[in-house]
Amino acid sequence: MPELPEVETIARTLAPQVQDKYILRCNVLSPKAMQAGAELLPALAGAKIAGVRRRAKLLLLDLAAPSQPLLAGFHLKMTGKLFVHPAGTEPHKHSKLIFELGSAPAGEADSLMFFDDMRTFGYCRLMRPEGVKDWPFWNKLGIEPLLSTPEEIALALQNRASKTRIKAALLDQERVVGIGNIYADEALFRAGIRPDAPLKDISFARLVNLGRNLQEILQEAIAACGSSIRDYRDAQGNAGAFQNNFRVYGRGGQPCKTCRATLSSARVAGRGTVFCEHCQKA
DNA sequence: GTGGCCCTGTGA
DNA sequence: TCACAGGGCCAC
Repeated sequence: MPELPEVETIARTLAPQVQDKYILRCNVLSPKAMQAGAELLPALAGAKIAGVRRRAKLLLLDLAAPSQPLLAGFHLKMTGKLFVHPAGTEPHKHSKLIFELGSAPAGEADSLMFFDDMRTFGYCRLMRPEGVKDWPFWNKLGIEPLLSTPEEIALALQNRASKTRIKAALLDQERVVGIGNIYADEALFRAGIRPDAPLKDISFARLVNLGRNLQEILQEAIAACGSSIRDYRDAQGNAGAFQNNFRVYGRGGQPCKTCRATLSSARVAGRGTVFCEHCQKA
């Protein structure tokens, strides 16, 4: 569920709570949640959280550990959450990792950073900064849509000659990162392109227009602190507001906000998809 | 390229 | 009871 705007919001709300704090230790409640780098757990002790940032849908913590720099990468997938609670807070039913934080490299913890994940698809990956090179997923990530021009987005989307449908290309993290089901449907609606339109049939000018609409939506969603469908919350427990601006996502069978025609539901690229047959063309 | 799988909770 | 939610991976 957390897509680019939600992960960006989590990074922004998490940063003031953990920046410059020290990790005293990490309590692994679910080994599966520590996807890689468990052997580096001892090196975490006394690591200062020097930075909180986002790349694609990944939330990254830059760590200045006593012996070496480290990098913690979290993929929240659908239901992963990061929260900071006072020391002594009991784990939740779905808590997977608990990082004890303090204001000094050693001593008493004053707060706990929880990684909770109901559906257990999310993970944390602990590595040395140069170790990202050994992470296939990282190596294949495409361009950041908010650090690119609409033309660059269009190029990345059309990058490969194929009969791929446009929505599959938008969801493909190897082309443009950060887009999930919500923002794919919303961007395609605004750009007036059917989700099942073959990529090869869409002119470059329309792809540039799609890139422009995508950037606008992502920026609006970040400004609204993301979208909360069921249970997305930022690192301070607040819901986003962008779900109130959805024009198609989750509105199958309801009237199009532009033309009042009934919105269509379909399955495209293996995902539930909603679009307007009148406003969106191949 | 497509579809099953991972997994839990929700709603019909 | 069962379809569905869906990001990424894997087998086909």
